[in-house]
Amino acid sequence: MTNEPPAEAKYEREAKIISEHDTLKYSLLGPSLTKSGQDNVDQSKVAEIIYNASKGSKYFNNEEARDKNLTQKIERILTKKAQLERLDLASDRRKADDYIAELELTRDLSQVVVHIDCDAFYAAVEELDRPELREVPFSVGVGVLTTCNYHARKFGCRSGMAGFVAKKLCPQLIQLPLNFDKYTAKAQEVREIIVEYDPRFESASIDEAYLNITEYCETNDIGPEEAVQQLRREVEEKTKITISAGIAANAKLSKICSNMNKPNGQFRLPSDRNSVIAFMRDLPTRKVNGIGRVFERELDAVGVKTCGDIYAYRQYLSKLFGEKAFVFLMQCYLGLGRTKIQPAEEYERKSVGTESTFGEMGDPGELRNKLRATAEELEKDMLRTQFKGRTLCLKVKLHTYEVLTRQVIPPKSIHLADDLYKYSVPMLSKLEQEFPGMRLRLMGLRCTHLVSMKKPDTMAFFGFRKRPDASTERESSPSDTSKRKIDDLSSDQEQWEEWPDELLFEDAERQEREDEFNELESLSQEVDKRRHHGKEIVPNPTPRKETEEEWWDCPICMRPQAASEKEFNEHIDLCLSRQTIRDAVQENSEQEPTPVAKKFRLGNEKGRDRIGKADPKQRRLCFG
DNA sequence: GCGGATCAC
DNA sequence: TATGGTGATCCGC
Repeated sequence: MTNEPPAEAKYEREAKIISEHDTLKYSLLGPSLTKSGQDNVDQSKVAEIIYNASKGSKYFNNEEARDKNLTQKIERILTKKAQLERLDLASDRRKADDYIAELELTRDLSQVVVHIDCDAFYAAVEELDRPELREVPFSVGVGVLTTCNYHARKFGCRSGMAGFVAKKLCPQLIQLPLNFDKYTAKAQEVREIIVEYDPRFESASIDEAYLNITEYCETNDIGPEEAVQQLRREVEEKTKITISAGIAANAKLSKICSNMNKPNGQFRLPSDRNSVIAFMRDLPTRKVNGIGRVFERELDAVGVKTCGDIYAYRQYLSKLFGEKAFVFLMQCYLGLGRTKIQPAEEYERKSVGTESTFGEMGDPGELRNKLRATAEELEKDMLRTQFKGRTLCLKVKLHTYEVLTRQVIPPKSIHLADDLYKYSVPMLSKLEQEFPGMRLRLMGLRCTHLVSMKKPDTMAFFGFRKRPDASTERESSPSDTSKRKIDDLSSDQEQWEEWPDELLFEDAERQEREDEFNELESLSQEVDKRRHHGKEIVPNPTPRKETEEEWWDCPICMRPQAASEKEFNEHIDLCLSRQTIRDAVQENSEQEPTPVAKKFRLGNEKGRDRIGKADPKQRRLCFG
């Protein structure tokens, strides 16, 4: 054939289609691709099977659209990078180098941090009850796989995969329903052992924990590897559950290390700078907690495949991905992470929500019934957690898998189903107008800007008491006031600790919670200082009796607040939102903002464990 | 502050 | 035939 020349553009177009399908196939492999048990699996074959099983479905079409969007986003990133390459980035490089030097000073190699992770936890627990399952591939969770055993993984089955797709990969796959209570009980058995190695261990999820065994090793005169060996043996003997562990100088590294010799293995990264740097240099970015499928692709596109590659691109990263991502990536490059391991106690929940998937539905009456049922569900959760919400958020997933959210701020904080329904219906109606004939497959409600219903005494936080003690209160010396305040805070703390269900929090949250706590403490001291120095932030902390009504002056906004202590507490909560604090501190300060105000403006600039998500707490469903 | 997107488990 | 639920954070606008 000699009548060749179709325009080059056509080839390019075809190449583009092929590569787009490649990225889509990669995406369809799912988020847990990098999990263990997949090493000897031919992923291209698996990808082909998943692709063909999914092709043409609404889910597939949505994934395809998302993949195209991402491809476009990456094109924009590359364009931006090309622009930057033409500029002089010496100053950006210097800035990055200065920051690296600064970060290096924070490196702490003195601690021995261990991350432990139960192997295919839910599946392992099921195997204990039914030993015959050990020999066959099976999964836990029907419809969508929550986890599966290592036999199933050999076929390419993975958590998050649709059940019917998994069946295509492994027709003999057995699918078991979830027994969440059973897993929780087993997890407790494991915790009872690890607490002996670090009484202040940190639950990261139902089947994961961080330990600081520095002290254990010292007092028992045992090396970290031997100690972890012993811990793992003990857990297996007593609970029949095998665990994998990572040992390193900080939480981020130990988390990566626990994946190195999975299942039933451990890996230690020596705690010297050279080892850490060398380890990160060759580590694929995706191995780091917080870098998922999308960020991996974006980084790959600009040339960053391993954490070591980050350094060569340091002058671009901030402008391409933002300041937060820059800080995060620099910490990845240096192998820095948190060394403070502590129990999950200090944590403030930021939202409570519920959502559910159902058969497609478009009838307005049915949708309202569903919304009502969702509101009832949320009410239960709000009562269980003892919160009200100042913001209500409606989430829907269209039959096309497109997700939309809308939120409102009701006139008061709410938690009862009637209110939740009342304030969410208008959002639903508006969506129906926006998308005529819309059909849904999911609906959810979530409350944010929470107000606790069991907070002990917000007034005490500010060093106030109700009458008649208020008069003596005023006369107490500043030092007394501040001391008592600390006591109040600690009692406040205790109350916060008694959450109804076991908590499984993530590190970043905890760190932030702590920061928040410290900030609030500083603030209250600041308020106190002002009160005791000419400049009265609180003109009248005593309740004012005006006619029949009792009034309080809010120490933050200084406006008189009527009626009950309960309402006052709610008002204080409102005032405690950051914006309000900023304004208050500034409005009351003629000069420069105080250090407290500055701190709030800057926000928490400390290193995070991750960017983006941090997983808080696990309930009901989750993938192993 | 809102809505979309990403991430973890 | 058919692809989850809970919670958090970051970004662009």
